Amino acid sequence: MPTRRFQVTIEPRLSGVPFLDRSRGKAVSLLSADETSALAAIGTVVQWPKGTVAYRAKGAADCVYNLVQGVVKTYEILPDDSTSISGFHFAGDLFGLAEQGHYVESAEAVIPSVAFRIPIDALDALLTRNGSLGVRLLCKAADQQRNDRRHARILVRNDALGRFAMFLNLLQELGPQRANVTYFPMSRGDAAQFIGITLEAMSRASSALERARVVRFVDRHHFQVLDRERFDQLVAGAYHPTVGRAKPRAVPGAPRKRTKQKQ
Amino acid sequence: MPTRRFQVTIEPRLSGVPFLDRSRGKAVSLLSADETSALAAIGTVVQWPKGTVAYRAKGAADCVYNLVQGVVKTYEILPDDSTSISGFHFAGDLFGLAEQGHYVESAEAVIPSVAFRIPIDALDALLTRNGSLGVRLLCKAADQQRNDRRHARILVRNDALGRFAMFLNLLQELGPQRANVTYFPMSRGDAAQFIGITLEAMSRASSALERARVVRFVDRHHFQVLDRERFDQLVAGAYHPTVGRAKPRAVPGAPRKRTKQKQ
DNA sequence: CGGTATATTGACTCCACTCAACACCAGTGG
DNA sequence: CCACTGGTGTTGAGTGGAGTCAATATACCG
Repeated sequence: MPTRRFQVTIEPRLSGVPFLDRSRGKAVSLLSADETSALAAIGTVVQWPKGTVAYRAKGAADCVYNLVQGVVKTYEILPDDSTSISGFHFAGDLFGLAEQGHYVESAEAVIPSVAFRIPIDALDALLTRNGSLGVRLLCKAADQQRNDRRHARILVRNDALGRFAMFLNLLQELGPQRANVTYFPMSRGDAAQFIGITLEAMSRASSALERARVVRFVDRHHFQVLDRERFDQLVAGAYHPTVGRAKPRAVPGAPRKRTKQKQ
Repeated sequence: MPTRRFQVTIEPRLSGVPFLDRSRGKAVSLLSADETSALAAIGTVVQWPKGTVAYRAKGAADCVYNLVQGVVKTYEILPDDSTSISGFHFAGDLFGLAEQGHYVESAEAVIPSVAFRIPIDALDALLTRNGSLGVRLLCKAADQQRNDRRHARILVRNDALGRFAMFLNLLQELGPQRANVTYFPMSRGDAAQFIGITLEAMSRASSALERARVVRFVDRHHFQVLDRERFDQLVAGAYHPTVGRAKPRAVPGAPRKRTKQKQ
């Protein structure tokens, strides 16, 4: 038997929820066959090994990127030199929209990734000719706006446990998932930055969730939800009625006063 | 001489930073005269007294809105019944993009406002015909994405003072400003929700800033920055080296050790 | 296998949340 | 004019949880 090669067709992919159509599940492919090939015609395929910086903030921006495979993070450097991760992008996403000819953030492949690089002037011309494609892109933009707001919803939580649970939930819905195990592509540090807590707080939250048998990490990059009910409660809101403390905290030296009975 | 009426022309207004053009300042009008009138033709003007709910989350969505005057907040109700404000919108903004025919958030006028209501199917048809308009809208979407990320950047700060300062800075840049006094249209509660801290923490931050003569509130809805340098430092990052504590906190009981010298 | 980066756990401090009281203003009605 | 009211904002303690510093453990990659 000859060596079998799996030839994967690489083509632009825009996933999202349409404005009006009643789509079954959530995200569907937004592009028709014609639109796909029209985009493919003006773009080129680029491959990024893990860690590749696709573009840098403030650099001249001539192209937008449509991710076909992999995971990419976009981040910006804050005035105090720390970096803030603004988003993780999966297959079907679009990123690299410029401001006055310059990127506003940097992009880096979290795992080996494949993308379509589309010159922005060619895209502009294509859109002017093909109006319905503009609607699709606008729809995708609205989709990504929802993701940004979801990010904000994570960040307004002030309990590390809740933020972490919401992040895992996000990975389940946005990222690839096989059986009931979900892929956790990024480093702990990246995830912690994204949800706005320290690495340590995140690690503690993770341990607490495992101790309480709510989730399980099969390895550092794959997890599964064991107790869907409690997990959803955590994601939904306050309900974290002592999910599991490290130790009963057997009163070391301090006399504890007023036990909270907040219902 | 007959009674003079001040007739203000109400027309769609899309402001934002273009992808490529070198615009002088930041935001410019994105629409040409033709595009403006094309949009005006398919839309109707709506006036909202303060507090009006323009649309509700989960309601059937048939229109998008382009704000011409005023301030509108969009918010969603979280699973635990609290509400989270996802954004404040000013003149030139676009909101109400639907998901599967339903709004994903509610919108409410913070002050009396005027907007263009544009049926989404008419917009769709117009975009299909007029491709370059699609580019403009996409550009506006990118603009609003940057605002969402700015919101996220506020939320990752973990000091109430910094969040508040960043919020004031946002108002200065996005909202209307006369002379050196900036308009603070929303209630303290709304602002606090937006930046993800409690009303009390925000009030304290505000007081601290006034005590340190960094900003001054001429009244509850107008402020000015007195010390631009320190203000910018606060906005930029960590630099809040005791901007002003309520009391010197003269070492209550504990002798302080280890002064941090983190460079 | 060794060396480095990454991740976990522990101890301690500090800031923001919580609860609570009070100040301020507008509108209402005597 | 004043008291009453509710909404809104400010200020005051006390507590808890996340940040910080530090040590250890584990994974990753040559």
